[in-house]
Amino acid sequence: MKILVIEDNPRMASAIQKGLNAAGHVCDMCISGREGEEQASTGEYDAVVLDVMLQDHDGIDLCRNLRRREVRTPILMLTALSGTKDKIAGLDAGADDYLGKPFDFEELVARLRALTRRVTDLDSALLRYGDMEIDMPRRRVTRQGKYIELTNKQFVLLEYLIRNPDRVLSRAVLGQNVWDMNFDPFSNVIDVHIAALRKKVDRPFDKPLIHTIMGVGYMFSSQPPQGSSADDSDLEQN
Amino acid sequence: MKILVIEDNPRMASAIQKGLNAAGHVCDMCISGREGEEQASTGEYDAVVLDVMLQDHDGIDLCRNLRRREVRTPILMLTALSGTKDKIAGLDAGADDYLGKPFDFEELVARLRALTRRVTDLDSALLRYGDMEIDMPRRRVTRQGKYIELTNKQFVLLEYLIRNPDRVLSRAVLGQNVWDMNFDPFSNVIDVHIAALRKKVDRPFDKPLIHTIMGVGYMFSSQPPQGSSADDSDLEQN
DNA sequence: AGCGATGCTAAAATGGTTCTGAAAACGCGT
DNA sequence: ACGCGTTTTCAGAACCATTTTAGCATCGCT
Repeated sequence: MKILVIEDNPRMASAIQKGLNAAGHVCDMCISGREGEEQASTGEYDAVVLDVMLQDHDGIDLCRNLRRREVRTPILMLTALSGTKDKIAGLDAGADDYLGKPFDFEELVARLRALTRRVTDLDSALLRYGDMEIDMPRRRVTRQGKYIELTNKQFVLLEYLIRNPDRVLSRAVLGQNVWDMNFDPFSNVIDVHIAALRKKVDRPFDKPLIHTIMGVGYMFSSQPPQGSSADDSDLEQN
Repeated sequence: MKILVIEDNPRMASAIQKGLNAAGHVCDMCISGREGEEQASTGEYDAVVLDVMLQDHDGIDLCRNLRRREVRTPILMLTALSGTKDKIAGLDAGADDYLGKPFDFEELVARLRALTRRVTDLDSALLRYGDMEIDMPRRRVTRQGKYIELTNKQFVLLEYLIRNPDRVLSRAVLGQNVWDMNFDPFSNVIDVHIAALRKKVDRPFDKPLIHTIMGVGYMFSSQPPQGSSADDSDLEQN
């Protein structure tokens, strides 16, 4: 899941980022309201964590602006005061949820999950596709019952693949959803990571799940793309 | 267990904190009602100890407010008077138990344990995981029958680990649950304590129980997150 | 078959995270 | 106030993940 954090206290910001990364999310930071508003309006995030107290820009205003601009990304507001007044003002401005500082970090993660439940379908703890299973809380991947150890990035990438199966995913899309805003579209990082994933996830097994679609991207599927055997119904070329 | 104490008499507050620490609990203090109410509403505590007599805020009111805000954390009230009137007023406001000052410290600990019995599952006196055993009342840890001596913090940390096994615990989560509110997310205290624990709990034995998940946190488990069960032939990582 | 474009992969470079031992700060009991 | 044990900070080392690089393999088209 990709989350934007708008928070101008650098310590707090960086703490939140680390925590969300550890929870398996991709996370961009904006340290000013202006920057944050622009970034949020790209619509590329699954959720926004927004501090109400910002130097350059009131969080409430920022929230209202975004909604006026038809940005529908779920917004979770962070307030210093847990007074009901602030809460109402925030929800009124279009925030979806609200958390008073100081807050319980697990609660932040839980609420983000709740906010994006629609997006993430059921927030099933178990992702499954074919003979592959990902146990999210245990952070464990198995295929045919065998454990597969992955690094953090590999795990996030595989999670994205398994959540978007049977669909061609361009490098641009993968870069946008699995990497943060510093992603360089000219590098071949994605290829390298796909290769690493394949080595662990596909090579030891008979049936590959990760397929290359030349000139387009990759596809995660138990069915190889383009019927290899029987019919090759005509595809439009361009 | 994490407990919030709301008490504006500094001597009393510090005495309670020390005592609860000694009983193996993590303990945050609030010296004013306002502050206490905010803190309590984070939902991060297993119980709240609340003095009825506060300068800025009546304890009874505070309790009622919390309940109105749907905070369900067990609350134990401390009253100067042991009159029945106060007791009834407190329980009426939503407190779960009540203790008249002066009180026997062991009674406070016992009542807190009773209040949180549901939370802590059965308040099992014996925690067990694999060949490790923690005898809570005696505060003793053994592995393969051998006693292991731990400092207080090490003990509390290990207790948290053994109560949350087979789950990846991020530093943020550990910091929140094993340290008090002054925890600094940028320090490496956790790493240092984990190292100390490992030296006593893992190094002398063949099978490590504490595993590092790089970029994420730690996991307490007898099943290492790695190691494909089949072959371990090639040592290529990545 | 040949060619250029595209994808793959090993290995080096980079950058970041974790570990460790020692010193400093703190807290407790005397 | 002093000394002792615990907890925290710090800095360097070791370790690991990620990215870059560069050469090779493969694909699709002519």
